[in-house]
Amino acid sequence: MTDRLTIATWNINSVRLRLPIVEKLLLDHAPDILCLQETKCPNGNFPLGPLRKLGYEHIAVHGQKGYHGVATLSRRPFLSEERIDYCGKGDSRHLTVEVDVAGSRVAVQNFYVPAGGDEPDPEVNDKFAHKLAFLDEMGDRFASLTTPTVVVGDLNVAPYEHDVWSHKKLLKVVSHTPVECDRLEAVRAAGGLVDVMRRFVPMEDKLYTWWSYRAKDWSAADKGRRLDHVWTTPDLAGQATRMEVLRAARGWEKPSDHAPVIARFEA
DNA sequence: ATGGTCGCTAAGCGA
Repeated sequence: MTDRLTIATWNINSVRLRLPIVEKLLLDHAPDILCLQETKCPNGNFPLGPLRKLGYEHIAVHGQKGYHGVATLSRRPFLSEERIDYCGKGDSRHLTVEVDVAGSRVAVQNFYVPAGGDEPDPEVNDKFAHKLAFLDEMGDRFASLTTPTVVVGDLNVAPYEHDVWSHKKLLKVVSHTPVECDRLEAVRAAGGLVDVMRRFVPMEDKLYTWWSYRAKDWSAADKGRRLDHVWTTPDLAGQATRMEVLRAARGWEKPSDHAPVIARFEA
């Protein structure tokens, strides 16, 4: 059986405020699955109706009031849903669904990793300590992955030199410190996962998914970072046929500070 | 070196 699955991931920074551009992404790009992060929306207030109307009948939500929150929208039914409370803090930062792809179960894990605050020292900054602990727990859990899996989301780390606009200037900036970059590599390696985005973009080319709101002209300055990722188990990595960072969406009306990433798999 | 902008939810926190 042949099959094609397109997965998009997007840190939306309030799904209610940005419903119009979520709808635009779905209409223009028609992914089979869209994983959202930072929905900032309690489950009861999630805009299910308008999204179902666009053909995304299957919507798994894991939100909370004010902060964080993830959701996964799908044209295909879910075979299972799982929400894991990383670090036992009650944060809504993880959601796994399983869907059928060409007659096999594929797990899609949607993550919003803690940003980690400003000071990259776990001794003085609890938020940074939390980020490192969260990554460690991801690695521990990935070590026992069994089903074919796609991991997507805002991992809040730009691990490689050309994942940031200036490697030297960002070495002490949270998101690109060596301790985080090494930790993220360890997480990926623990699951034997493949960095799908970098299979399409050479390591020596710049690759960003996030541009700060604070820049006067984000596109001209282009001081980006690759905080969002698509990883898969090796079986699926060989089926990846396309990957795109939708940079244009950073310039849409009332934009998120993140751009969507879209990947296609053909089985 | 500093401050710059957002989105909650109701002054400050988190990013």
